[in-house]
This record gives sequence, C-alpha cells and structure tokens, in this order.
Amino acid sequence: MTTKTRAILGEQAVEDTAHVLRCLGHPLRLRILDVLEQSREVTVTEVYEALQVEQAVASQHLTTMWDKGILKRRKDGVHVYYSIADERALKVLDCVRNANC
Amino acid sequence: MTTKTRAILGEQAVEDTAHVLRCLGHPLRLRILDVLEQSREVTVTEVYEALQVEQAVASQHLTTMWDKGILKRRKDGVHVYYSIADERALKVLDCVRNANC
DNA sequence: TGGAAACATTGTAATATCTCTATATCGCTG
DNA sequence: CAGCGATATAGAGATATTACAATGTTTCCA
Repeated sequence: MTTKTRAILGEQAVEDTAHVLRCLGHPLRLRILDVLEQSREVTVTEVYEALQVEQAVASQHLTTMWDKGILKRRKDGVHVYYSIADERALKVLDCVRNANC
Repeated sequence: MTTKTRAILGEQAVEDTAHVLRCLGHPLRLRILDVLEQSREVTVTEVYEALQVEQAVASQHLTTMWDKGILKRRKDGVHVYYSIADERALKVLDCVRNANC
C-alpha cells in the first residue's frame, strides 16, 4: 500500500463503476431498464417491439448489459429471458429521475 | 400527444439522463466527484494535482461536467472554483458504490 | 429432415470520445 | 505595461461506440 493520497475508491473499483455508469448512459439501454421495471422479465422480441428498434440492436444492447453484469439471462426453449441482475441499476435510474434515493 | 406505448420517461428526459450518466461514467470524472465529496469546492489546480493529470485534461473534464449541469463554477480572481451543482451525482455515486441508496 | 422463429454475431462505415500538445485568455502584481 | 500563474480552448491522431445489414446458430415442430 503506497502512501498516495488516492481516492476512496480503489483503481479497479473506479474503473468498474465507470463501466457500469457508462453502460447505463445510453437512451436505449435506459428504456430497456424502464421496460424491465415493469415486466421483471422480457424476451428480446418483446424489447425490440416495445422500443421499435432492429432485432440486432436490441440484442446487442441486452448483451452489453449482460456483459457488464447489469442483466442476467435465462434460456427457455427458443426464447431468452432477460432480467435485472444488479439492483443498483434500477436504483440509479430512480435516483436520476427523481431526487429521492 | 401520440398514442404510443412510450416509456415512463419522455424522449428528452431519456436523452438527458443518458448524457448525465455517460458523463459520470468516466474514471477521472468519478474521481473528481470523489474529491468534491470531501472538499465542497476545488480549483482546477487542486484537481489536477490531486489526480496527477495534465492541467488541460482536468480542465476539460471539469468543463464537461459543467456543461452537463453536474458541476457549477465560481470565479474568484484568477481561480475558478468548481462544486457540485446536481446532488444526484453524488447520490448516484453512492448508489453504485454501496447498494444503500 | 426441412424450415421457420428467436437470438446472436460479425463486418463496416459514421460518429463520438479521449488524450496530448500547443496556444490563447484572464487577472493580478511589480 | 510586461510578465506570470491559473484556466480554457483548439486541433490532430488514436480509440471506442453505434446503427445497420447480413449471416450464423439454436430450437422446435410439421
């Protein structure tokens, strides 16, 4: 442990936090969270139909959020159900919308 | 007002929220917040010395956060003091660090 | 087994971000 | 007013994101 006046957050923690926030910082991904706030679980089809975007785009963003650990997946036959994995995501969303958090 | 199954957040609100979150999603900017959490107000010099980055880099990021309305500025002679303008920023930070928000 | 539905992945071009370096502006003081 | 310290801005090159179109893969079922 060096004697640096380093921040409260460790190197790695900062990087991780930044990744998560940046991941949330996209209109479509925010809307996906919005959808997930109401429907616990959604399929890719439900998402791209609800948000009116290309299938590939929805899949990409869902995968991105899954990579970051924000969402989790569950396969059932031909469907893939996505849902919130990290509750902080919703908290953050709530926090930004209203100031009450 | 159309009859679309639009999300809870309006178009503009989503865009804005995304911008703010993306703005927070950068290691250096998170550290700046970290510094501001302890020193209500800081000058550019204090920031770039504390975080050990180029003066221009610190200035740029501070300006970016100012643009987004996250920080506010106050000029005093030759110094510019930056401080939190949008408390949600700290809340979000807190929210991501610990789950308690 | 062939095909359709549901997802994922890949390649690519456009755009946005970041860092770095250099330069410009502003305010103070000798 | 010359000069210095504190900030801001501009431009360029490197890297990262994003949307889109096309193609793969998996699963189910007739």
